[in-house]
Amino acid sequence: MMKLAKELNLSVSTVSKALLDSYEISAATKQRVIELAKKYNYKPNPFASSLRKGKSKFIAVIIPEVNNNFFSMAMDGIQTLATEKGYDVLVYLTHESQSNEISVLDHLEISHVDGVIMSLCSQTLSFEHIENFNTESHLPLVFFDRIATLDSFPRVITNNYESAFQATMHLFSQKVKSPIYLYTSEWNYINKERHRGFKDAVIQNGLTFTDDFVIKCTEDSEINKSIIHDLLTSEKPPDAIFTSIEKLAINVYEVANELKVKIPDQLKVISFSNLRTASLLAPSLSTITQPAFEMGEQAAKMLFKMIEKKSYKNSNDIISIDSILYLRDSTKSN
Amino acid sequence: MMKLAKELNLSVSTVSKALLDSYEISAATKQRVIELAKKYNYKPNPFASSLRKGKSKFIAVIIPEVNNNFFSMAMDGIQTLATEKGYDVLVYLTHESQSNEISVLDHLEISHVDGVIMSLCSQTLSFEHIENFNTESHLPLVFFDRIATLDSFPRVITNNYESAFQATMHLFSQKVKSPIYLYTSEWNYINKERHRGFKDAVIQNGLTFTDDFVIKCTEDSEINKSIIHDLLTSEKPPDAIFTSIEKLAINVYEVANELKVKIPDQLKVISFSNLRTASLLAPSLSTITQPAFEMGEQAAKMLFKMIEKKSYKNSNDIISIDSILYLRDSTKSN
DNA sequence: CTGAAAGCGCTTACAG
DNA sequence: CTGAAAGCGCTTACAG
Repeated sequence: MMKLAKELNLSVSTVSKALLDSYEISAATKQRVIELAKKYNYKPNPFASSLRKGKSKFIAVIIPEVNNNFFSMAMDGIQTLATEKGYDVLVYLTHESQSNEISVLDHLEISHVDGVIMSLCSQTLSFEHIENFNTESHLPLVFFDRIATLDSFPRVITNNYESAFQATMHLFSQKVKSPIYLYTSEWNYINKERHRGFKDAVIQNGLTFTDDFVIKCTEDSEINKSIIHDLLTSEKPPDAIFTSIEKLAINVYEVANELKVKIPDQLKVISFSNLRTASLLAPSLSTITQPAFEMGEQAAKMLFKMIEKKSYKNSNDIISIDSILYLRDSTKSN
Repeated sequence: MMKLAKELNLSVSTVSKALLDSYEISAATKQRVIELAKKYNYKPNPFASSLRKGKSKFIAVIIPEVNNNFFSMAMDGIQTLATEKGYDVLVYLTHESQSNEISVLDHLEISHVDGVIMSLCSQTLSFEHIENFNTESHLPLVFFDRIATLDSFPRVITNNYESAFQATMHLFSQKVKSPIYLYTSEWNYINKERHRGFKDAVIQNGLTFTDDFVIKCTEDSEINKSIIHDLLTSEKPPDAIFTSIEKLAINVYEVANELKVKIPDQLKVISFSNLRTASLLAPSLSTITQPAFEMGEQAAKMLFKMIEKKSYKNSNDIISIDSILYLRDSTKSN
């Protein structure tokens, strides 16, 4: 910049203003500056301007994992909007570990991003680290899907209650007598909502709801498979399994294959899932598919609104986008 | 920092050095500084230090898409190493468009990341933008999988030739007479390598290799399905299809389902793929699975070596990690 | 072992 | 319309 200024016999201030297209600068000067900048392929230093302006044009995305269709599609949605708005996206993976989640937030406190979009790991049930982060950093923060149930943050969710309800009703319509709901890890917001929908549908079908209808799994596939194995070889195996996540549905398929339990004849399966190959599985898997891309997009949209308007303190909006129920062979009654 | 300095009756320089654990500072002073910093929850401004040091502790990852098991697993590998090394990761998606690729690189020229890891989009056949980027930015740049065939850059690849050769030999061992190789979009490095392996195996089995054995597809699923449809309903449909990417294999399954073509009896299918559900498809899909996580890890390892040693100009190393051939039902002979 | 000073490369309030 | 000056918050070569 100094170089440009010298060569053009202008001050650094004028050059800076010209490059920022300031109304203070004459058209002629602007043109001279821009031309020379082009000639020298001059690029302003973003750290200097970030330092000066206190804005980085970076946003952070914190997700449990990226090798998961839901989160990778959501990230795609976020990226799309960020690119449009001229923001760069920093990605942090927590690998479903709350201690990682905490260290990422600690790190972000000093990293001067302009805002954060986050989906919690499934073990996260307490939110002190979120609140601490908020009071320390005062950064705009938007949750999506696995949200913190704190009023102070805007969030993008899907209709977990209704879709779980509908999926369970569908199972009963397919002559299911005793359905089981499998969920991972912890009694977090999402599982609670889905569980409510499941429970209400069970009750609506005249059954007495008991704890046997709900089984908690883990993050470890092998353990989950042995849980499912025990369940399917028990005295009273269920007619149907409804899983909270894709991975569990895959585990159910694997164990059913091993045990030669026929899906859907002996066991119906439905799951929350964004698997692209759901329709190609043997048998094709009935799914509740979350609008991942749109959820990411909406979360980004909210975040940028907050960043630009600086009105984030009271913007505790909630956006809910409906999931879609895809009924396939895994829940078909003969 | 000024605040700390004042309260401790020290200079800003001393405080800065104390926080950086400089050998110049006495243990006692260090302790006082660190304690007060903790009390005030002081966080240094990374832009200021980046500006001063000319290092950002950011790396950029440029990939065609994230909603793809190969790339998301590779990203996971990169992230893992970056976290270890204390780097933050900026992610850029090109959506398989070379013009996006160019604008990302243009943008990175000014964004002062410390290094770049990149996998090209499939249409990218010319590398001027890569060379321009290199001469403009002089940033360490590592390629993985979809590499630029330029000697000046280190790269992490897999044994495309050998695995394509083996997969094709396997097809012949399953009584295949006329196999076809489907690839997407462009005649890039990867497709060339795989094609060579395919071709050599075909010739080794006594066939005369002709262009009919190779069909170019697109990025558009619908068009690909119609190409596959035409192929399977042609006068002489192939006994087997070998696809360069997962999506094409899925398209083959979809079309075969529509046409009631039985896999593997009438048509054998094998594909490069990192699909987790390959073994649950109907029928289970034989795959060549690339070591995605490890490739990402190795690419990151090379990048950090270059960043730390600043010897990147002549480090045109090539790391190759073998893929694994998973033989499943889609290539089984009766 | 500590500190004063320069400087990283910008932006902006202010003066003219 | 242009420019001088201060300052964003650090780090580091240098002096003592």
